[in-house]
Amino acid sequence: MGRSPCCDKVGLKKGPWTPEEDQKLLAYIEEHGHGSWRALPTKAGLQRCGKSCRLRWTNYLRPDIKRGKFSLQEEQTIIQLHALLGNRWSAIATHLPKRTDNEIKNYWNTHLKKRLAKMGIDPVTHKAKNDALLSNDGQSKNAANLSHMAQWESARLEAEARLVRESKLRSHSSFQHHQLGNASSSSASTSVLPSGSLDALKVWNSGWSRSAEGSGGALASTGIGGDLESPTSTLTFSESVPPIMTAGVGENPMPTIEFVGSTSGSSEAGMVKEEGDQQDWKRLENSTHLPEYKEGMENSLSFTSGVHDMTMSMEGTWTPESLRTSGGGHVHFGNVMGVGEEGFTNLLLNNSERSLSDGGDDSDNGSGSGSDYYEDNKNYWNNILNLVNSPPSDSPMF
DNA sequence: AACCGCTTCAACCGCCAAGGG
DNA sequence: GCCCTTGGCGGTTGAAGCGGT
Repeated sequence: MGRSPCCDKVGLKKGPWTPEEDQKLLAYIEEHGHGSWRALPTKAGLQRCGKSCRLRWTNYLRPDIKRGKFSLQEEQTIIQLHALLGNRWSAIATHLPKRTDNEIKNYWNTHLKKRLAKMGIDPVTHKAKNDALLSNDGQSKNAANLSHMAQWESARLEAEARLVRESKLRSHSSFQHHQLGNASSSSASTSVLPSGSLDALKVWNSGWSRSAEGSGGALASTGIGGDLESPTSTLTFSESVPPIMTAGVGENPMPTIEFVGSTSGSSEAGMVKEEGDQQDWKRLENSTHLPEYKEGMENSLSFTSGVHDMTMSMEGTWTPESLRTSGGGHVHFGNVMGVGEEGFTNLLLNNSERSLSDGGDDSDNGSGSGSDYYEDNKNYWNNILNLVNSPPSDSPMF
């Protein structure tokens, strides 16, 4: 609730840390752990507030921090994840082991953002600033879709954040002895979040790619190569895969999921239908209520926005294994997520070797046919999947 | 050498959510 | 249910560093 008094107290030092202070903090934490951050400074003999100590530790002193220049792979990771997650640096940081959210945030603000802007890409939306880059006849429809997508994305991120929080709690309290499979060697948060994220991305990716392959539905949503209509899409999982990025490592029942997404017709109502013995339905008035799903429903969630009505049901158990394996999953997304959602960054990334390295002004690199655009987006998500799929040791970036 | 402008990044600020009394 | 504390997050700041003139 209220703001913590923190460093307002007189006598507490602010500003850069001295080596002596670092040493004190390091020594104390190594011996006792940090425990209560508020109490730590006194115990460690530091004239700092607990918040300052925590920050110093997490952003600088922690032993598992990699410092120095970001590799090209890391840059790509950041850009891709930023396109997906927005300014959620802590979430992005979980995919970049040994990098802190603060470091990533700084790097984004001082390097990547500028580079994207220079290339004519809006660093916020990851779309070309110039809509002419998209196909001309799809332009107006695409513009109309942007608001859908923004709404969807906003709701998705909220739900995702909530799921992550809840899953963290579950994983912490109930699954200490659960097998972790190829558990990451990094921090607890990295061992949890990426798995969920990975599968969400898989779902996402295979979803739009399948629908694109099948009927052009995803493409249609952008107005590229089709109209706004798309067939009803169904998402069914034979294995447990959370449809939303989540750190779900818990007893979340979810043997099957069915998405029945539809934006066809005048209503453009997309609906994700859940099925199962804990079937429940919930409708919300606004997509921003997406996270408001009930605990009792455990893993079903739904929302109604102006354009999409969505319910997700997850039955069965969310285990680390199931979260990692979406094999056999049968996934269909309709144009709930259109190709346009991914924006323009894919084009950048496909040229990243050149673009990112030389920081050149490639403001015209977005031109291309619809099929190229489709391929670009497909590659874009494949990139993300490959990236988050790879355990840190396998990843080229680490 | 001195000045200036730009960039970088560690650290701080303010807000929020969760938990506990 | 209310209030307070705590930890965490994202946005912002400002000192230090760097390059150009």
